[in-house]
Amino acid sequence: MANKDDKFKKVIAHAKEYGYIFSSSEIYDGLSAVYDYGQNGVELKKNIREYWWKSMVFMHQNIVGLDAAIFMHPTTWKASGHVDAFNDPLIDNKDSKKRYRADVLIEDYAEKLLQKANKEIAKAAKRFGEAFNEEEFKSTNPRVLKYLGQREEILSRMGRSLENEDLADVKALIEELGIADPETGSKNWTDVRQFNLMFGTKLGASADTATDLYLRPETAQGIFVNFLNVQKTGRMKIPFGIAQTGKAFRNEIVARQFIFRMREFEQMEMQFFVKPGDEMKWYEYWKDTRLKWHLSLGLGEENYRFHDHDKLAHYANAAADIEFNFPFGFKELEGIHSRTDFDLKAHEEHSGKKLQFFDPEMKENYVPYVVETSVGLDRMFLAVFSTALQEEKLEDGTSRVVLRLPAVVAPVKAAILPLVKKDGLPEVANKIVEDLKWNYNVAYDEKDAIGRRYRRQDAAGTPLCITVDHDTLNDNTVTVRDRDTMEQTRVPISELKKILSDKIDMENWLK
RNA sequence: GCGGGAGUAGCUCAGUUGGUAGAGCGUCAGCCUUCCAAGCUGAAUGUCGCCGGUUCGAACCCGGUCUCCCGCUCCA
Repeated sequence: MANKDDKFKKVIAHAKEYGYIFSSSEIYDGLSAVYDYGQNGVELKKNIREYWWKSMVFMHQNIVGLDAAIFMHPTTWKASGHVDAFNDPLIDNKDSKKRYRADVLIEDYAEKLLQKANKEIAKAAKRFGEAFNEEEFKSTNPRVLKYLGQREEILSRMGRSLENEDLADVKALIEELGIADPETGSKNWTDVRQFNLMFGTKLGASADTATDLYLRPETAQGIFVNFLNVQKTGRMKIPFGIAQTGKAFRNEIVARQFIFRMREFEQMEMQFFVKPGDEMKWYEYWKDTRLKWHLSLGLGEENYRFHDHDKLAHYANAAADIEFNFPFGFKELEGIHSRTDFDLKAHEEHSGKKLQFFDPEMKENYVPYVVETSVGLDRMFLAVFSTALQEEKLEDGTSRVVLRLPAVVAPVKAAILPLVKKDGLPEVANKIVEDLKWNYNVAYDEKDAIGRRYRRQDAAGTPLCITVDHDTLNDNTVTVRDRDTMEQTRVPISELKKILSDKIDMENWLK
């Protein structure tokens, strides 16, 4: 564990030192769980996004893109369930310092009453044997009636209080019932507080007429509300998908672990609309397809695993995560969810608009089912970056730090280095830069000894170094040095484009 | 929100009983001209997180405060 922490710290330090990730507003001491992407980070992030986008939109004739606004009509979040579900009433135990969801504590208590009632029923069933009538027993036995009645009363009172946002009564209920900390038995509770996980803001300049808005907590709803627009104008036929990348915002109570859990983060989502009944087939298809995409980056098959959800969210009938072996263990990287027709149906109800597809073969309308794939772009960044960062022992006993980023997403593709900064070598090197910069992000460096420059590029993650030496002046050849193997090959300048293309172009990675 | 840890140069850290800030690495300029980091010369960089108190004098002592990191609770 100490090792893991150590590795993680190195990742964070390296990300800062090489211009990948800075703490937000650092000169003002930073802002918790908010980070900025630096000069290299912005490139890596953009490249990962593009790698995803092309694999989804360009590679599938039936998937198109979308860029919905972050602000959405407030009713969107009522329909999606976020207004209710993103409001958790929390309570702390002052003695144990543990925090619980107040509603869960009460529900657990109610659950125990139900179990007590069931126990009575089971006992009676044993006693009466064949002659036992469960329904009759339930409605007549005083103990069972008491338990069930209490349970009913507690749950309805809690429901009312939560509905009215009467948190004091929720606490009163916990105290009246004598609910204790399930781990320590302490009944020393704080007040119940509400945590709204959506960020609120106002639309409209004057305070009285302003409308309450939320920053979207997920990008998916932008796709659902545009389902019909895209389907009609794009003449899309089911099955088809809509892909989108963009920022989402969640006011996490605790947001930590570097860029793994941020309050402002970027998602890469695709909602795939299918015929009801076909969803499991497509769910399996996308699980498979998405894993292949991850594996194509070559970070190592052993670093991925599926985690199937036992407890499903309110909208899903199947859900799995692709988990990645981060420096702090296996954690969710991507979610693949069969969302049924929950979202479209909810938007139909709240908007009064039909969100249906007319199937020409079946000759009937239906609300499509949805299979969602949702990756965290920042998590993808962390997966790639933390796995790429390696320290290796060399044959001569020294060590080097190398950032083995997949070349297809590396920020700088090649560094052009004159062996020395005189004798006309810089001029030749600059000409190569001029030639390559149209297609690739390349860097030029003439400072320090050549070996030091190689190592600098290794640590920054540049896959190739192109070195101009005195022979170049005679025969127009340069050495190309590989970041991962440190091997050098002598090639004509005229072949450089092809060499870069073979190493970097998406086609050679995605196929 | 609670508990723990920590704030001194870009990074890692020193800093003697309180006497007015240093090293290594890095950066920059120059020399050297070398194909795998560590040759030479020189330079820049700090309200010692912030506010207040004690003191002739505070990076150091005291009080407060802010921020970050770790753990717990939550996580579509």
